[in-house]
Amino acid sequence: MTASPPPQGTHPYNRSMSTRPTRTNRRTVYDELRRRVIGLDFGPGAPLSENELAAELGVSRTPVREALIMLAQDGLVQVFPKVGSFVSRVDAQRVSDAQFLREAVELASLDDIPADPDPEVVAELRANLAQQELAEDDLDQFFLLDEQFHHGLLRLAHHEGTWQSVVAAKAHLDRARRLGLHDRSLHDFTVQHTEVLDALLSGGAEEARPLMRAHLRAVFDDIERLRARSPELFAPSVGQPTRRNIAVWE
Amino acid sequence: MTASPPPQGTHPYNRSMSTRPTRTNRRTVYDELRRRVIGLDFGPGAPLSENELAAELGVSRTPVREALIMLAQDGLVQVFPKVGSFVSRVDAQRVSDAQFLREAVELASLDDIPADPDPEVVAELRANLAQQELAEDDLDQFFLLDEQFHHGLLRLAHHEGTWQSVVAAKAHLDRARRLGLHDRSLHDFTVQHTEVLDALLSGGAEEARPLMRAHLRAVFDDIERLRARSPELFAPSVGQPTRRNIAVWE
DNA sequence: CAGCAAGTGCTTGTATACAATAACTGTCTA
DNA sequence: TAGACAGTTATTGTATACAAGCACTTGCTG
Repeated sequence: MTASPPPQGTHPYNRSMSTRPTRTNRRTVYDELRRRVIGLDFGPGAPLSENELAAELGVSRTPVREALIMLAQDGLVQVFPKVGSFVSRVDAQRVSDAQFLREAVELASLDDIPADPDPEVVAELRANLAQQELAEDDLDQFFLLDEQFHHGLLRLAHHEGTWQSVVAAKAHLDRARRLGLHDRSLHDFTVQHTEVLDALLSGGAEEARPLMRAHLRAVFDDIERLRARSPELFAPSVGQPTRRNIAVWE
Repeated sequence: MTASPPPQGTHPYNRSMSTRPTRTNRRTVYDELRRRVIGLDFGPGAPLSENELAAELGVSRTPVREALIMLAQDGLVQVFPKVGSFVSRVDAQRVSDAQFLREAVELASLDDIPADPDPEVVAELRANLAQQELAEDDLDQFFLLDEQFHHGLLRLAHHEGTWQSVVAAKAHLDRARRLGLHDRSLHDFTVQHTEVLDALLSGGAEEARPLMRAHLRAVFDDIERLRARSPELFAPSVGQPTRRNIAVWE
């Protein structure tokens, strides 16, 4: 009873796997809510009612609730039992940690990119950069291309499995960036991306590392500048029960 | 409707937070199942029936199901819709990526440990090492102390927020280690831990880094040796629909 | 008027019933 | 005997009903 035998015969692990769409409502709701949280359609601190979301999305509470549990594990939502669910505030410490993790992983991965990288992936990265230059006005499109670019670099290093952790950290960074990223041109980032790739292909990890570090730091500096300007958007690092009233919309 | 206003008055974020136990059944089940998966009470590939688990644990399907969803996000469980839920096999690529992420984060964190580290945490680490020497026969106890040790190092670097990602990666490593970690004495690891801490406190990150790298590599080498010896415990990196029959227990 | 207290409405947590579907099993047929 | 095929069983996905608890409201009371 406690020790169940492994599956016999055709195990799902051995079957198609590739041709398996299996789009459950839970997954659809998860993707949608995650998009709204990162895209600031749901601002930090906003309450998320399971009943309301279920009604709006045309499903029952179950898939909504399960999606919220997944988002809570991502750190994007906080669930207070018997009280309510809320979009996580932008925690300064969490943003810092996300930046730290991303920087550590992405810089280390540069060392594992072979001297003869997969030409197919390189071509994708080139095409991606070309698109970045065209999409510098569309923040959503730019973030999408940005994700694909950094994902591609990890694929070059054969560390695609770490992408999940990186993208989870990146979610918090992007949310913070989106709060006040209007005065800086996205073109700067595209230039930095191009410099990183060029240095990598010509000089290897040695030359690419300082450029990558500068790029990731530039992203982080943007967030720090925003925090200095609008500290109220960020949650206190270790919250004493402050109980000051939050500004009320409307 | 789409843009809910932020909470008014006393927001849960402003309340106790510290004195909030809130142990739901979901959390209890999650902790228990995670312990069993990592502790190999549920072997890789074992089927996990929601109904069976619910009956055994004395709860309904709901908390069990939600716990499985959380475990699936950790990569420890795979859920195939309308088919079944299974403990993830030990994927070689995933173990490699987990090792890579852990190494990148922990090595980078050494640089951020101040020259005058928190004496309280240092004392905890010393006490932890003393306990390690006493617990070298109890694998469960050793893994617990090992976690606390590496967690403490991250706390010294003020990057405690990354612990969640590290412990998620460590779960896959520990599971792999547990499969065949019997021929090597745990004492070696305790010695390595001590060397890392001593070097850190006397010579800083410069001296600690190579020792930490050696330690993490030693853990990884253990796993690689196991894979060479018992490849059937590992899932194929990119699964072609192999359909070979898995060895059947009992 | 201040303070307290019961009540009310909302929230999430849990249990359960039903639906959809994949996989196995037995039977029938050529 | 081999294979096709339909029925059976077990699985997860979803919807819904009920339970438990917190926070706010409202009325009472001193």
